[in-house]
Amino acid sequence: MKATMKDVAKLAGVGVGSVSRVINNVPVKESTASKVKAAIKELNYEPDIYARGLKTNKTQTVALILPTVWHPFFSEFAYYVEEALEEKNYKMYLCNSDGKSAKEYEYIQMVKQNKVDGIIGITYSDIDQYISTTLPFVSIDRYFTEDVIYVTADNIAGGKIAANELKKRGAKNVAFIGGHQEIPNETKNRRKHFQLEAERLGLNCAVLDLNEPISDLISEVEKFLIAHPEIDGIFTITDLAAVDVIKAIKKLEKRVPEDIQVIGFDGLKMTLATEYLVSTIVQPVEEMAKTAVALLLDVIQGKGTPSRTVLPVFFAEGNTTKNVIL
Amino acid sequence: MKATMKDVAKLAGVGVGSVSRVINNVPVKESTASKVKAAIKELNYEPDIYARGLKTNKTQTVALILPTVWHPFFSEFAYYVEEALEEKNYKMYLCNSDGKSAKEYEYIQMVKQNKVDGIIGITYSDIDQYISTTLPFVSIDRYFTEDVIYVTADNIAGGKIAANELKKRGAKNVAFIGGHQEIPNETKNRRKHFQLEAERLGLNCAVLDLNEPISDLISEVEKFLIAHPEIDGIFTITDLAAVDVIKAIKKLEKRVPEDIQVIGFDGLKMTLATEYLVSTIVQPVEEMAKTAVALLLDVIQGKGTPSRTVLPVFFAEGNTTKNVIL
DNA sequence: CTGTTAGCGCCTTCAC
DNA sequence: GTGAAGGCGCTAACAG
Repeated sequence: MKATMKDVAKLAGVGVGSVSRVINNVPVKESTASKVKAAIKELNYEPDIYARGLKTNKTQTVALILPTVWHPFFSEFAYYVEEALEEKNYKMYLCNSDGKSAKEYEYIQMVKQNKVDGIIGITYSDIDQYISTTLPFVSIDRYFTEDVIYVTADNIAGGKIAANELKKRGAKNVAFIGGHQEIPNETKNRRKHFQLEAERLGLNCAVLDLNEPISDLISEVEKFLIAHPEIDGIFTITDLAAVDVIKAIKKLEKRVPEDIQVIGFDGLKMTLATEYLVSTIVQPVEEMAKTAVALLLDVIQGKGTPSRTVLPVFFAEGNTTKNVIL
Repeated sequence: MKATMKDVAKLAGVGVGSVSRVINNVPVKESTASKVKAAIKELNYEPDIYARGLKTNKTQTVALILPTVWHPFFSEFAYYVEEALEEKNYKMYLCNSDGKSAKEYEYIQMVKQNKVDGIIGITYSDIDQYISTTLPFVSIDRYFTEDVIYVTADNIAGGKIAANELKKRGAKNVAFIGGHQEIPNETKNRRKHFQLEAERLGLNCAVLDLNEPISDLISEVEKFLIAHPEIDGIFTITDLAAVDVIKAIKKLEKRVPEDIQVIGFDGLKMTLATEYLVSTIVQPVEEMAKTAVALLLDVIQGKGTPSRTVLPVFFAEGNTTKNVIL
């Protein structure tokens, strides 16, 4: 049977109040403290989180909502969020929403049920109506109409950097390839500012921006590349898109990076120990996770926080761009 | 202020008992039910999970412990575990143990704290002492000395299949490349039965089985391949190891699969939508996850369950083996 | 069927 | 500094 506080008190020959004080590090006389501790150990006692929560209304628990953890970007993010949370003695629920707002809503309800203290969400569905400023919520990569806190990588700079790196490596006719959704989110800036910067640099810039979900990116890209045989540098909206683009390029019997250079976005690695998939604009995932956690915990504790955090990205050379001697 | 059950009862003009019944789907008169529902909606009421848990001692929550979710195999597993749990209306805590038994222990304590009802664990550290038969625990890929429930893929068959597929594709001199740890676990069978089967099939079989953690697999493999230039087929302990082996092969200016064919183990995909990394023995991850969840929930509900579940694996052709015309 | 009531295990005043 | 007692919000048992 599970030991309760009363059992501990009885065994230690003290009142339950003292036991509670010991557990919560409230000063007690040394002699009673040691008696209580001995009793706790003997009974192998653990405080019941529910009874405690009923009084304190705190859970030390946060939910992370993302489309699917089965994706290197999200799993890396989840990894670092959990790590940051652990450091603050919080636990993390993981929710794979698959983009379904019903499931996202279910988790949002959990803060009202006292099951979690707050939420970090990478959500691309339409849950604006449920997100209020009173809800401890930190959004990643997506801004809401209301002033919901969010953190994002610097997608604007990312687009610019990609254009510059391509030019630096001798590309003359570049292209952006990607997809987009209805929901406004930060990733759209990747395309916009790549285009702007390419023009500014005097590069020709073609665009293939499909509507998501995309059924067959590879063959779309093939058609696009046949229509634009001059292209020698491509920036894709994500690293995974880059992988598909590369397949399309190889189908057309062109080489990467000799004929066409490719830069992706995300900085995907399959695991901590592996290399970047492609040359890429790296999002500072660990820092994004840490920042999101810090902001959320601030909100939970009622501290005011800035509502917008943009973290810097950087270019990482993979084997899909030419080496450049500086 | 948050609405409580009493508020709902008052507004609906009924007793708290009726409210409780409505919430828990216990039959009530239609008229009261509708009054209660209306009041719930009006007050935007949500039951407090803590107060309920205090009575029921149930959390509808399970913890998943794995080394790191930032790895395609584990993230796929986590994805399916969460999916199976969601179906049963359970929530999932995610714990990245990084192999540290302290953290694993912390989560195991959570069942005593009433924070979770049970645990699914992929653990390679030495936590045997904390795992008792009274703890609702399902182990993946690892067996404990006590009769702890576990589910695993059929590693024995996997090793055999790999040997057969290599032979079928004309390999004569095969090798196993992998690493191993102190802790006894199912993966050791991959090597053992590959070797056995290779011998039975009359293939020469070399072995490179390093002690984990492995610092530089690629150069170790290079040395190994130089010492064994006759090798034309390799079975690796994991797909990720296969990736490194392939890099080593390319460094030696040999081709995959023309000169050396490679078969990995795991059936890794970066995401649901991408392809297998290499030719591989696929673990039935989804089924493993579902089985683990089903077993765990059975234990939580006090039902007896078999203690050992072995799920079948199968070979999937990637681009690191030759095509075979049947 | 339904209202009332006694706890669930803990924290927190409150007198002592 | 400490023991006793009330109550957090809910469920379940009981009496009507």
